[in-house]
Amino acid sequence: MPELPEVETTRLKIEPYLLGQRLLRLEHDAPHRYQNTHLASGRTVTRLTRRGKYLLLHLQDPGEDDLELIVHLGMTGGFRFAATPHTRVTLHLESGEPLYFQDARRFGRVAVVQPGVYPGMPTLSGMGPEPLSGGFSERAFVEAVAGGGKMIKPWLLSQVPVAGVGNIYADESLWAARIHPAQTRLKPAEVRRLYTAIRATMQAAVEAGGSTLSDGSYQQPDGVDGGFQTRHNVYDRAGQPCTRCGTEVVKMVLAQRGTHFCPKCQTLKDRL
DNA sequence: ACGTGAACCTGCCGGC
DNA sequence: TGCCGGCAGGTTCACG
Repeated sequence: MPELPEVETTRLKIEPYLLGQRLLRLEHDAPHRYQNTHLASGRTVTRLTRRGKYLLLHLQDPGEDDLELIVHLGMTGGFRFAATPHTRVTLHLESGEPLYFQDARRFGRVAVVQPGVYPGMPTLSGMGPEPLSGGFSERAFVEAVAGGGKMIKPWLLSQVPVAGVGNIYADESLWAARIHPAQTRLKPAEVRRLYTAIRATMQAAVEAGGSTLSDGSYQQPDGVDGGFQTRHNVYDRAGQPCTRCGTEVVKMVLAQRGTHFCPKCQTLKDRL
């Protein structure tokens, strides 16, 4: 499910449910996946923020040091206002109305940590700038990406040059910028196109409430579908015409991820 | 240093 | 109808 737009949509939807609420108890039966959750008991949620694909619940308790409840949705995780067959964690709230974390594949993770201290989470520790924030500068992005010897799509998926880009939005952004996913040594002009494409794609996807694929596995906490899937130009469109030039969209495997692109708009440039 | 592949998990879909 | 392989939005780690 979850890349930046889906996580941000989730954050916006559950924020009114959680803000100012006291967490009574987090109920689950997998302590290795949901770590130190007992530390959250009795604490109040003062802020709900997002870093890349991670949700951060800021927890306070008078007289105690602040804590952070980290949630990563994995591939299939999501919050629900009603229990489902794949409920893995139940957040019991003082309001009496629980919030449910469901996750069919169990790749999602929850952990309570000291604020800003992310042991065993190198991706969160090294998270790049938020693409929709003022702190995401074109100049710095060009510096981080242009001329590098790494293939651009895996580099985007690393979360280092920019936060929150996953498989769907990497493919969509590279299509918009007309860059082949396996391209290395990008020119500054190409990186500037990619910068603009990432911001525009993420912004539009957040406004649409994220992408719900044909398997329906991602839905908003109230069960509503996202709306961005109808505007995908390449993702999950192999064999269909490129919306820009009509050439059939191709699917290949890159860094073990399904990768969709237009072979005419996005050609691999030989740059040794 | 970098790229690759496997591992972690479950469910669904298409092919036979 | 039913079984089986393949595939899925992510992250981490072990190898060469």
